[in-house]
Amino acid sequence: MTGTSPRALNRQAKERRILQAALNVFAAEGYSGTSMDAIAAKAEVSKPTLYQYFGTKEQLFTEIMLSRRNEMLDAFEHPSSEGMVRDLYRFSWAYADTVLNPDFLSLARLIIAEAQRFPEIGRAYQASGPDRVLRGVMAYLDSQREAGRLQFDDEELAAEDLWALILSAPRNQALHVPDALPDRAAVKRYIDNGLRVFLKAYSTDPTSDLDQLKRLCEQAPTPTGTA
Amino acid sequence: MTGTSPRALNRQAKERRILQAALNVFAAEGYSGTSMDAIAAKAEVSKPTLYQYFGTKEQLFTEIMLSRRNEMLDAFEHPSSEGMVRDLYRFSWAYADTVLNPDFLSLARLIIAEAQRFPEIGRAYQASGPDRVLRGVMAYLDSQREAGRLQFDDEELAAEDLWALILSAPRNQALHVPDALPDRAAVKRYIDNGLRVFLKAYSTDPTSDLDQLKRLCEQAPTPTGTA
Amino acid sequence: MTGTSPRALNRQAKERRILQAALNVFAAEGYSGTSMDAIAAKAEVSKPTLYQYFGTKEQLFTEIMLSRRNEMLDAFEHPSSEGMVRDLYRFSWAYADTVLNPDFLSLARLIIAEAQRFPEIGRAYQASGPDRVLRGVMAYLDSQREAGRLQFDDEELAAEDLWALILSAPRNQALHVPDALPDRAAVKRYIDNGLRVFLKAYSTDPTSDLDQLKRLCEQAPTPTGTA
Amino acid sequence: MTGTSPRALNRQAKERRILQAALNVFAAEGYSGTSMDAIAAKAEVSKPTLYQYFGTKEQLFTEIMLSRRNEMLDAFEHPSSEGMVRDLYRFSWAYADTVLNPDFLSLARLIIAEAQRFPEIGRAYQASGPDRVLRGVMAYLDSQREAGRLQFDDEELAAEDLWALILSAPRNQALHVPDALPDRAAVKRYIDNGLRVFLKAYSTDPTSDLDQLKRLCEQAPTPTGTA
DNA sequence: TATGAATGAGCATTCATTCAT
DNA sequence: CATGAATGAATGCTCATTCAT
Repeated sequence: MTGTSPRALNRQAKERRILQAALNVFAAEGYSGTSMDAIAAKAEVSKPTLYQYFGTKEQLFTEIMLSRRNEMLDAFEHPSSEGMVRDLYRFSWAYADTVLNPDFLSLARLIIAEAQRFPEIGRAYQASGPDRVLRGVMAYLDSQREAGRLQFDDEELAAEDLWALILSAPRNQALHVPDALPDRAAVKRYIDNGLRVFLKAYSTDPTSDLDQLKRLCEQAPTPTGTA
Repeated sequence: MTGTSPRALNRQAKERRILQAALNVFAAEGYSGTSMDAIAAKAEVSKPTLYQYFGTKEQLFTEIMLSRRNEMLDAFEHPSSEGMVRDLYRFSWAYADTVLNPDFLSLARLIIAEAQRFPEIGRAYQASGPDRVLRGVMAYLDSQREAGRLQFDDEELAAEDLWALILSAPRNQALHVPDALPDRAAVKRYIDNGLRVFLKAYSTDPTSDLDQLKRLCEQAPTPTGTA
Repeated sequence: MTGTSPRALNRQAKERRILQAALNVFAAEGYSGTSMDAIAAKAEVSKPTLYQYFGTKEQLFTEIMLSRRNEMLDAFEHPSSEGMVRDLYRFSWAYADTVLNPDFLSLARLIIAEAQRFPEIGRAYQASGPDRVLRGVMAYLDSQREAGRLQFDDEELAAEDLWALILSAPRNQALHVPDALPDRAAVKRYIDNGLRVFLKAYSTDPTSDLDQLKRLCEQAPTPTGTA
Repeated sequence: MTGTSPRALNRQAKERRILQAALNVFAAEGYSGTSMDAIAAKAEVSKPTLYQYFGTKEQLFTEIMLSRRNEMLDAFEHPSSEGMVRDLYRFSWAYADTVLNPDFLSLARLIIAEAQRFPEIGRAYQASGPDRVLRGVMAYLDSQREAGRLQFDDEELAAEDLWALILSAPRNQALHVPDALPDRAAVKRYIDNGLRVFLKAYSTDPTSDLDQLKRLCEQAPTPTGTA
């Protein structure tokens, strides 16, 4: 409002419209399957405008991929402490909500699909997506180890195990079968089980932690509960 | 000569050549990125032949995808018993060798990429790939539970946990960054850790099993040892 | 007829049709001004056929230019002797008929126009067009010098002078003003004058030769007489 | 300051910049090969300015062509008399320097190239370039005839012969092969020979004039000598 | 006045598919 | 049965031109 001319506003808005449209089409049709005409039509912009804004199909694609990578992963960065089991529980749900979100899954499919054609994109995604979150989880687990509540040698493996136990199965299935997203009950099953196994293997006081987990599982079936 | 005329043989051979060529190109370029010309050239066949054999690009694609789904997953179907820990160790390596094979990864990328355009293919893959193996693992784990060596309520979750702990991390990374396949040392790290966590959580006699695992890990760095 | 399949015949015919159409359009519109659509339409062929036959606009262009360069210059290669003045007279008219032919002029314009974009074409034209004819003329003039009828030191300059005196003026004008081709009377004026000057400067017996030329000029106003 | 406001100055300057840029690009790429974007970029002007100043690509082109036609041909209009042979010699070099100048050749190529698309331009060039110079030469030759030093019936043919003998060969070659401009030695060869032939055919006192020419040729290898 | 932004139409090229042989 | 040859319909991209500011 303060200093951006109406033109500039228009420009930004148009840019966003294009990016959104392009993301949609790319996600639905893949890189090669997407035509610039389709994007222009969906964005309600003329083709030359597309090219003036983004230069090339390739550039448009990489721009989208590299700009979108962060947006969707900022949610669960800093698990605030209300007790370890509670923390892990809330973190798991936040993670699941992001990773199993249909748009995010489409993006992931697209990245995987074009990993060979656009290696930088795959690398960038890995670095700024999974790897960054992993680092956050590692830091948290480390703090719990220092507090004497967890035990492990390799914090990277520990963090990866947490992810894997909670999300590997539903995510893989969702990647393969897009129209069969796991419902919240299914997700709950994976989270509850994953955390149980994780605590059994890593907790310094499994009995108590598992007990606490059990209570959590029973009381709050689907904490964030959108669907 | 034993029932198949030379013509038929020729036909079969040509069919195989086409399928192989098509798989290669599809895996490298994706569905939309692949042209029938490219396939015909690689198969050294004329384009009309392609169409006579497979009707349509779509049909050719689904044919390949549905025919290839079994071939690559037959290796580790029946874990033969030489003691549970030993069994799991050998099974893990067989699994890893398959799942992290570059061709198999390309195929997986392709399936994920086209999951939206060809839902049946994703479903078929899920059913005849992961799900079928899962069933085998479930049966094995069940037998061990009945023998009193493992404890769990939900054998599906147990089997999925085993897969996840061993392969989730390296597979995801390999999907995103194709040119950075984990070497055998990295795979060993994941397998050793994954089995440790699995046994800690599921074994009825963790102390002994982990001990046995430790010896296995030390003696045989890379059991199947191709690379 | 003996060994060319009807297909091949068709192919050749089509190729010729394309080349002819392309030459026309290129000559009329220049390289950049010519669209493959226009060529395809004029040749009554589909665009993909064009591309299958000639690969690229550039390739089609160079193909035409390099193939046409000879065709039009074969006429006057061997001046057959019926006496020097008579020879020169007939040669001059053959030369003029070729060089001032509208199609040939279009081609020349095109070559000059694209000399910077396609240097090889300009070079090839110069080598196989002007330079080749020049060599023929040089040989003839040389023979006349040896027979004692002409005198000069540098036969290349002599041949170039002949060309220049006869054709330079009308050709330059025709290049600049395409719709004002010199009629045969104008050409006759240039030829008669050019030969007169040439003989005055180069003949060992100018009086007799000029006399003979005068008679030739008077008797046969436009020897080859098409227009 | 003397009547032109700074605005107007600015305008004139911009106009010149545009014309210069346009000429460069047109000469290098031809009419169709030149984009208004390219001109605007080279002139460092916005495209709408281009259109405001010159209306249309076509108009801009004709404007340039018609405005440039005179500039380059004013040099050698009035041969000042220091003796006929000397005059002709100096005139020949001035002519050659202009006609074989790379920029002038580019312009000529452009005119020839677009002669069919823009007939007025070709006509205008012919009228205000070659024809005007021709008229000057004719007047000079006429004066020498009246002074008894030359003999001829048709002064137009005489003037054209002079041009042709001197410049036809190198100019034609330069038109076809742009990167092989004749060096000064080559030009000298053509001029010396051309004048010799011209004098042989047209002088009333060839012996003396050729003698004088010989001396001139020997003493001043490249009179105007820039390159 | 000068310009950033916009566009309909067109360009060279390629695609999946089908004849005619 | 196999194929060279053909094509309508795209595809990525650019052009001359014009608004809105």
